[in-house]
Amino acid sequence: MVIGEAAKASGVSAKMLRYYESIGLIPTAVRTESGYRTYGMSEVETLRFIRRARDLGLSMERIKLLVGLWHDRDRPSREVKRIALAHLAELRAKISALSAMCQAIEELAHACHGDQRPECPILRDLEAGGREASVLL
Amino acid sequence: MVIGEAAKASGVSAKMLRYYESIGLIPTAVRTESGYRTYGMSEVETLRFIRRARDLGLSMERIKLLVGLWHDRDRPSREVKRIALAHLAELRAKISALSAMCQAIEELAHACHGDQRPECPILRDLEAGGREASVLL
DNA sequence: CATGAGGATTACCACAATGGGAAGGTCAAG
DNA sequence: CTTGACCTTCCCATTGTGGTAATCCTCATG
Repeated sequence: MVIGEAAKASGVSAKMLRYYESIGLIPTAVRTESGYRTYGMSEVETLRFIRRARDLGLSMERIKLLVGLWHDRDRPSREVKRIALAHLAELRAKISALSAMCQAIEELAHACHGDQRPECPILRDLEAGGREASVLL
Repeated sequence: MVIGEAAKASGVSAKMLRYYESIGLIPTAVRTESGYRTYGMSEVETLRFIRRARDLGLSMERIKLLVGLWHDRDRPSREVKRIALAHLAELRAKISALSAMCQAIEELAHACHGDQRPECPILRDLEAGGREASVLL
């Protein structure tokens, strides 16, 4: 498979394939005489693994670790779980921050009648910082 | 006030102050003879406004719009509300995507015993893509 | 065999918003 | 006058992805 075919088969764009190679996430691909990268089924499987990990929001760094553990038949599942739990904690923190923003905006938007008049609780709040200490800290 | 003082007073870093000026979010600051930017209370209030909007996760682009509306005494609150609701929709979409990731990882981490043995449902799932279609689409 | 389409290669630039640092100018206090 | 704190501009890095451009390769068709 050349890069475009591997991209189609794995769901990772050709661009990202080269990028992943450049950052050492995947080993340097074997080249044809003319310089084309070639991929086999095992490479495509690794790429699919990576893509699924990306879909779960994992960072490149963590994915690199996971791919290493994945290829290590003797890995302790503890290591994998540790990474998953770290990611989970970050996801939760992010969700919680976004939820706080969401709630604040909900309240403001609810209070704003949203017509042609200039009076606006949203702007008033941003101006005064009514809930600055309570919402996000 | 010079830039450092305005930064302290507004909660926006001096670095960001210069950046905001460069992208036209705030007008070019008045300079002293020697080239130092100077700020007054009204500039600091605008910066505080911006900072609160940032805390609510709004993009620079939307903040630019909001600052414009804020300074326009005749704005229709409709415009402000429209921006707020658009942001709200994006926040909700992001939260929902993250929640889906969160739930998938929770399940996987729960299923993984996390000890020294190599058997690991997390890696098995990333390998096979068990829930690829269900979780994130 | 020649030619054209399509796809490969590298090397850049861009994003959004922020931090970091270097090299040099300025100001106030000692 | 020196010193240290602060200002200036300019450049680089981040994260992961997309785009673009010039050039090269491959294959199929005429």
